[in-house]
Amino acid sequence: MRAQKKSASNNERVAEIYRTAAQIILRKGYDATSVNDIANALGMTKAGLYHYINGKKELLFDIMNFGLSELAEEVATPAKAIRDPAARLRFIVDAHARLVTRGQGAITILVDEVTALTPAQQRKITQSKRAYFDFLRGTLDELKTAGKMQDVDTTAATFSLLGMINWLSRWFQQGGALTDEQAAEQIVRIALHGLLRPARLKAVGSRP
Amino acid sequence: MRAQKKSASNNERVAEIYRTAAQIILRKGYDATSVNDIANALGMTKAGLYHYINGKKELLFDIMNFGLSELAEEVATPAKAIRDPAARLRFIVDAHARLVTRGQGAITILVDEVTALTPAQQRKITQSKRAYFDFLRGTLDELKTAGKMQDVDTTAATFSLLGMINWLSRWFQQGGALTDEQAAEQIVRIALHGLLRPARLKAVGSRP
DNA sequence: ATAACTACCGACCGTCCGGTCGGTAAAATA
DNA sequence: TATTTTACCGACCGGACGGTCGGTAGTTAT
Repeated sequence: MRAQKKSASNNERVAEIYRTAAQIILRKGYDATSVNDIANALGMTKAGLYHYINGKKELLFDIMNFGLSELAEEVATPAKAIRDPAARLRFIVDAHARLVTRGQGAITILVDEVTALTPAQQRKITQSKRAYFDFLRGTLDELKTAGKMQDVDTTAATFSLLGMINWLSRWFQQGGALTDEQAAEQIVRIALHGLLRPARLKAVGSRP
Repeated sequence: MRAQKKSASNNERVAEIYRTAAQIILRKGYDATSVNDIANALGMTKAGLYHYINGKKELLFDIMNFGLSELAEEVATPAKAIRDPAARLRFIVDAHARLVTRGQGAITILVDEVTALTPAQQRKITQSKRAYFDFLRGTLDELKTAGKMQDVDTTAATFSLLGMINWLSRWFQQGGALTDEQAAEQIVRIALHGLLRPARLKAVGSRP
């Protein structure tokens, strides 16, 4: 037996399976989605689908990894090249938000359905998410040290940021009032500057 | 047969069942939670539990309604008595966030699991959520008209607000670094003032 | 004391789920 | 042309699920 036997066309089919499965699971939830649902959406039977996948859990795991790779490639890695923490933060929020709005698919799932995985799989996914979280919070810590941040807890702020961004997948819809870019821009503004205009300037930076 | 037959102690038991079920469903998700899981957590058998409930879906529906009642009573109704929209917004965010952190339970579920309901049930829940959403956005619209808001879309802002607040249920834990009140206060600050300190004041209120 | 009701339980049922297996038609390889 | 490999399918299996039913011990009402 030789390794790397699978052809290129096979890989394409697998990618299509991932994409289709991700969409369905995102819409209905992992537990409510049967392997049959996925197979039918692909114009296949369940037995046919099992030619490509090794089980329902592993499929979910693979999709999550795919999503986390996207996040690393399109958000975290380019962000690390940005020195100025304020510019970096803006980039992260914008790029991550776009990733959620554009690819209706993979990433957003991993947010909810981690518990469906085996402990070992869970560990790997959680570790990956944790690395991203720490990177984001690190950026906020830099800003705080530089005196450029409001007086808020950076951990709470990081979670809130992720909450806003991930929530996008629940309400944003293609072809709605806002385009991908506009939605992302709104998130950026709200996250960085808040909802209210800064009122009087009297007490800026001082607390009683 | 007479209506209102059920005794007070029965109602208490039902409330306990709702609370317990809500916690489990929140942790594991609706589909992944079996009726047996809930029964065992209550020290009962499944058949015993069915003495109190009329089905799994109806249980979920009841829990959601319970959560929405809480939201109306503790957040929306008192908020409506507040004239100043800025003060009202602050109250809403704070009270809603506390509701999420304190009652680990009911409300947060309805956020995710609406699709598990029958269409008729879905309609009722969605309508109730919609009313709350519109109320919140209305407050933001008032602020905007009064010139007190940043230049952001009020719909996107409302969703972002709800995203931050609902996300709390995923990361906040009792006995962690922040108390209920502190966590809620952090959310308020981030939502109202954003993460970054207002930089130079040169261009405040004017856009090119 | 007895009748009625409440709060449960053990056993069971039909259904659907994830997953397997033996096959097969078509394409690729030799 | 003969052989192997690929891409699937129909039929099936054990198990878990939501839900039902016929009880029964204990409490309450009369």
